[in-house]
Amino acid sequence: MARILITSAIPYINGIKHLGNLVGSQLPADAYARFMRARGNEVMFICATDEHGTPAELAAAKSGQPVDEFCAAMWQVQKDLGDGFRLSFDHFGRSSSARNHKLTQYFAGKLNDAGLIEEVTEKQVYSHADGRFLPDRYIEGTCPNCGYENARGDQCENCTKQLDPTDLINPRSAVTGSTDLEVRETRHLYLRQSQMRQKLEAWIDSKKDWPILTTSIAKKWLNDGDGLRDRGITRDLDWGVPVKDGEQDWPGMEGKVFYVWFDAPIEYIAATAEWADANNKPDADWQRWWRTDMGADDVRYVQFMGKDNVPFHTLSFPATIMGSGEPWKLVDYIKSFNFLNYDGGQFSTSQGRGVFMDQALEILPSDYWRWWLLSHVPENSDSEFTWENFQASVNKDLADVLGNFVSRVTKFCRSKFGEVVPDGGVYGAAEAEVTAEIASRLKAYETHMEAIELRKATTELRAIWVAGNEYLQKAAPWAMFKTDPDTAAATVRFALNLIRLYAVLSQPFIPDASKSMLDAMHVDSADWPDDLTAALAALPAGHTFEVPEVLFAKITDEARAEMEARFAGQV
RNA sequence: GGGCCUGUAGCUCAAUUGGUUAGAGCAGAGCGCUCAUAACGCUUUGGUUGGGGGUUCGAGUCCCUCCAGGCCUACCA
Repeated sequence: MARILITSAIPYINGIKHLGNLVGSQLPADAYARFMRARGNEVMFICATDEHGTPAELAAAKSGQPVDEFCAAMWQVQKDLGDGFRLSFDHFGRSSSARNHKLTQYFAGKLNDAGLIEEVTEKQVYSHADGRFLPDRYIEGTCPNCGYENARGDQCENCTKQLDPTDLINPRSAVTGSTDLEVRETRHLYLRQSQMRQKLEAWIDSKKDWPILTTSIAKKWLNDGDGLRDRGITRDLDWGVPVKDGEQDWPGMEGKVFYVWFDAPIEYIAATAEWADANNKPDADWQRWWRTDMGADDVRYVQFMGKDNVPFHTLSFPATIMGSGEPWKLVDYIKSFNFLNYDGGQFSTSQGRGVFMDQALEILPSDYWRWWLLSHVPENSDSEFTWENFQASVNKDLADVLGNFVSRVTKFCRSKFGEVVPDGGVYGAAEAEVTAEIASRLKAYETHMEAIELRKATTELRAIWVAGNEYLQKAAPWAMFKTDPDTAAATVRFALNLIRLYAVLSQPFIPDASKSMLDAMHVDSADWPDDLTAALAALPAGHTFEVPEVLFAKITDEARAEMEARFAGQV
């Protein structure tokens, strides 16, 4: 039994996430966590909301709420949606927690002790109307290069030229439109990542089995220009972790907070501490996941994230961990994902384009989404959601191949033998054959899940479902029953056991349907079939069951057309 | 501008890392079955692997070049 620590990139607080966000970290992490638990491993699966930064403050202001109330409310919304998608976090924390405040300040103190923090005086744009410093991209104006009038302070979207906010002609606040701007001096702390470039590079180079997407992004940042640059880790904001040197005040940093990307990954650790607090457990219980001197030396730590998060997880956070000089657990494997597009374009919050988590659950049960998203997860390149593909995939895989298998077996048994596993007959060549096929496919399924090759895993799982239909067709108990009811009984007994097996194997992807299948079979043990032959004899003759409701109703053409229109967005 | 990724059947994807005749699912065609959600099974059509050039006994895989799409480029997170 192994111990596996799993973290999903923490979703930002400022709104409800769309399916592209979901499939890029939380959902695949959940399938992996469920699989690892099912195999009998000890799993700690952590997620949280990422609550700090300018966008959170602006979103709160827009909603007319104080930022802390806004975040608390949005945390609950995201928590409920996570529950709705059956995301099996051991804890869903908040980066604004007291635990994270303390740990973030602690790490900053350790980094300062190690000489890895530097104070830098820089110039920032202050907006009087907004009453705040504005990040570069919140300044808009006319591009000096191409004349585009809505260029942002970091880059012109029209001509792609990189800009400084002071380059803009007629600069204004992107928030209020105010032109009452002023360039002020302000002091900030920088993490001297450049000091750790070689150490980080050696570490990345040692990770031969990581996805190319992960290592190529890391190497780019390590070697771009003059190499890895130092990074500002503080901001002039109200909402965040106040800058402290461990427990001490930090002279000159009064009124400033740590940069959201400094405190967000530390929340992985803090959220595990929050888990201990929430369950009345001592510190030792979370430390054994994170401190290699306190029991975490045998932990395998796997992170899930979209490609946009890779630099922070391959460089900044490891720099924080390594730089602390303390034995905190470093990540062992980083699974990164490309993006999911929506029907020929990108998901867009501002245009209301695409399907968001709350809407998805209003339309269909979570298993439909989980299955489609995970069987199309963008592992190798960006992938695309279309309603036609969604309908076809869900109807064929879930309703026809799996759902109908459960229907035909249970209903046939009920009509001929009653709702009880029938006695009589013996297994023969057909059963041996399908058992051998499933054994081989099960091994492939396990291998793919262990390697976090989720698409390949869903392909094998589906093939295992198909094997049941092939077997039934060959054994044809409906014909056999007329001449040899005992042999038909044996076939049905075997097929009913296949249903139980499918429930167990499918649980990482479609947990609700899995539960329905187990309930219908009147079993509560979902032990992984390490011994397949034994697993296929789990339901003995005489065991009762009931015919379940239809597991997956089909999506009709009319319903599909309706949804397609509803989510097309304003053009 | 620079870097990286992707391009394989109508669609969504594989191809044991250079090794026989490029494979699956869906869609299409034909046949079978009648237990089942008009579901299932079997058979089958369909490819100049984006274009061109090169290395090699051998290239989807390696190199060069062109085309198309995507991502990143450090103050959004």
